[in-house]
This record gives sequence, C-alpha cells and structure tokens, in this order.
Amino acid sequence: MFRISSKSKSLSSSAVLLTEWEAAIIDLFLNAAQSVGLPKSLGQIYGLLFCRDESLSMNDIMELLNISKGSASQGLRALRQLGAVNSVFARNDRKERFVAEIRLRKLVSGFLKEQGEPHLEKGLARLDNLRNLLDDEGDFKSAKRGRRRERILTGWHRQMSRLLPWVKMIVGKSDRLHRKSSD
Amino acid sequence: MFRISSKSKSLSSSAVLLTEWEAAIIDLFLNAAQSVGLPKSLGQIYGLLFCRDESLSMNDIMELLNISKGSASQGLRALRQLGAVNSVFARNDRKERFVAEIRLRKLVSGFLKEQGEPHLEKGLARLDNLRNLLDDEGDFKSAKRGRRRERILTGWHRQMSRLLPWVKMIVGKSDRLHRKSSD
DNA sequence: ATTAAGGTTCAAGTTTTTTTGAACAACTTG
DNA sequence: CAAGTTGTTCAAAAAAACTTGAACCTTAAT
Repeated sequence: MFRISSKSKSLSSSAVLLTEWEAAIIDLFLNAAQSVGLPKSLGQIYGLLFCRDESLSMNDIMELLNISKGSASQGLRALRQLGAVNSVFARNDRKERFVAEIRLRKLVSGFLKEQGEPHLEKGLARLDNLRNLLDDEGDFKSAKRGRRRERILTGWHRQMSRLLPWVKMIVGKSDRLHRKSSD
Repeated sequence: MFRISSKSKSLSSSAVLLTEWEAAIIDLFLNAAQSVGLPKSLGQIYGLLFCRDESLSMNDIMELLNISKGSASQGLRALRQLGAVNSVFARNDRKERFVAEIRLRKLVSGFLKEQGEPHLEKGLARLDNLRNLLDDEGDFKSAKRGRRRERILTGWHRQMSRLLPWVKMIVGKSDRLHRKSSD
C-alpha cells in the first residue's frame, strides 16, 4: 500500500502488500488455474499481474506473492508460453517486466493451442497405433469389435477437432465490447 | 487367487486378460482422463467398459484392471455421476453391472455439468464477494482500479456462461451420424 | 578480467491427490 | 439367524504434482 521507492521503479523491499481485493482476485485466479489443471502459482502470478496497471518484474512478483525464484521463473515461462503474459523491457533497465494479457479471446486460444491441440495430435498418433494393433489381432470377432471401437474414437476425434475453432470464435465474439481500445 | 466359479456369468479366475488393442484403448482413456483432470482410474474403468459389448460387474473390472475394490467402487461412482457409465441389473443376479455411455454428446454435457457449471457458480459468488471488498476499499484510486477489474471479470464470466450451451450443441451435432441406432 | 544482477535449472523437499485394503453396512439365502 | 455376497467408507500408504533454493549460466558495468 505504501511504496517507498528509491531510484528503481520496482517495488522495493517494503511495499510488499496486496490490498484485500487484490488478494481476492489472486485467489480467484488461483482456483481457476487449478480447475483447468494448471499449477496454482500460475494462477497467482497471472492474478497479480491482472490486478496491476504497471508492469512488474520477477522480483516484484516473488515478493508480493511470497513465492520462490524458481516458481516465479517457471510460472512466468509457462504463462508466456500460454500467451497469458507479455513481457516488456523498460529502456536502460536490464530487468524484464511483465503484464497480463487481458483479452479473453487470446487467453482461451492460447490455452487451447497449448493444452488442447497437443492432445488432439497425440490422439491421432494413438489411433494410428490402434489400427496397427487391430491389423495384427488374430481373433476375428475381437478384431471386428475393435474396429467398431476405432471408428467411434475416430469420430470423436473429428468432432473435438471441429469444436476448437468454434470455441475460439464464440469467445472472441464481443470480447471487445467490454473494452475501450483494443488489439 | 483362483476362484472356482460356478454359476456366475461373470468372467472368473482366468479370462483375466485384455487383448492388446483393449489395453491400448484403456491407456488412451487413462491419458485422456488425466488431461482433463480426472483420476487415471476413471479413465481406465471407462476405457474397459468402452471396449466391451457385455456389461461388467465391479469384480470383473477389479480383476481385468488390477485395481482395488476401493478404486473400483469410487471410480464407478464418479463415472455414474458424470453420466459416463450406466448400470444395468441382470434379472435374478444381485450384482450391479455397468456399461459405458458412448454418445459423445452425453459425455461432454455430463462433464460440463459436473465440472464446468459448478465453477461458474463459484465464480459468481466470488465476484459478489469482490464487489463487497471494493465497496470497503478506502483508497479511491485503488477502488477505481479494482472496479475496472471487476467489470472485466464479470464480462468474462458472462462469456464463459454463454459458451457452454454452444459446446454442447456443436458436439451434439452429427454425434448420431456415426451410429446406427441411438438414444 | 572481475564482479554483480537477472534469470534458468533441477535435485531434493513439501504438499496434494490417488490408491489401497481392512472394517463395516446391507441384503440374501439356507 | 449364521454365513455368504455385494458394495461403501475411510485412514493410512503410495504416487504424482508442485515448490524451493542453491548452483549455474549469461550479460552488463567497472
């Protein structure tokens, strides 16, 4: 809440406080992260950045959230990977600083790209493998049953593949209605 | 370890074998389960039932998958809850027997109902709580920033709420194209 | 070249989740 | 009602996931 700053624009040593509402939002994202299968610390970090107008350095994040260097580093990497944070470099400051991506469309499509698409890929490979096993199946009845199952799975795979673009599209809709400027 | 069976139609003692392709499908579902944040054993159990034409008893499942009674019991309960398995009772057999629900539409909507909707509910409560905290925030600037965030989150919440029905609808589409009879 | 700051890695420690199995409840049957 | 099934519960064990922090890069300033 207070911020005794010296030369650095970073929060330094003291000023390691979150307002109550910030803590609530961070906790909200912490839970959201868990519910979509991401580590808690990702949620916390994102939540913190989401709350702030100014960009924060990795150190700021460690101090405000009381997490270790390792968590902060790995968490930020994952968030970058997901497209959930962007880094900015202030001139003549060596530190990398971070801001949250707040366009839902971007968040969702980043998430789907990193978490959804790889699974669909892997699924395709598994289906191929399954077909091979079925070609080797000696028992005719069993092979027939297996092929029925293979067809079902292939159909599911196609449906899920079709779904993703729609999700991005639907979420993208009206994302911008709630924002003044954008992109 | 051996069980001298008798009248029961259940697989008994021997016949505790999966074909290679069945094992592959079970493993596929095991991974799929993990990737959507469900316990592995749920995936395995569902996968096994998915492979079989005949219904299986809890005992069959324990033996074929080598899992404990507890896992089987809890896993089946969760799958029923998700609408991913249905139980059938053979006449004059006391055992409950299970079959997999293979309509993707049902699977997806069950999953969303159990996993998605509760989170949206909780989110609503959290947003309420956030508003209360913001009303108590003393610092005017901070409160203003907080309200901007609250509006963003409220918008996201609305969008996600809108998304679910579409997902069910899109997945439901053409589900039946890949099946001879249905519902 | 040396020192220091900013960041990354990863083995080890911690926490959380999942699985197990023995005890127990509910029912049937002889 | 004693004995045998079937299935549930839950505390403890095992496994998986997450976090930590010290060692280690890399780059910048002296």
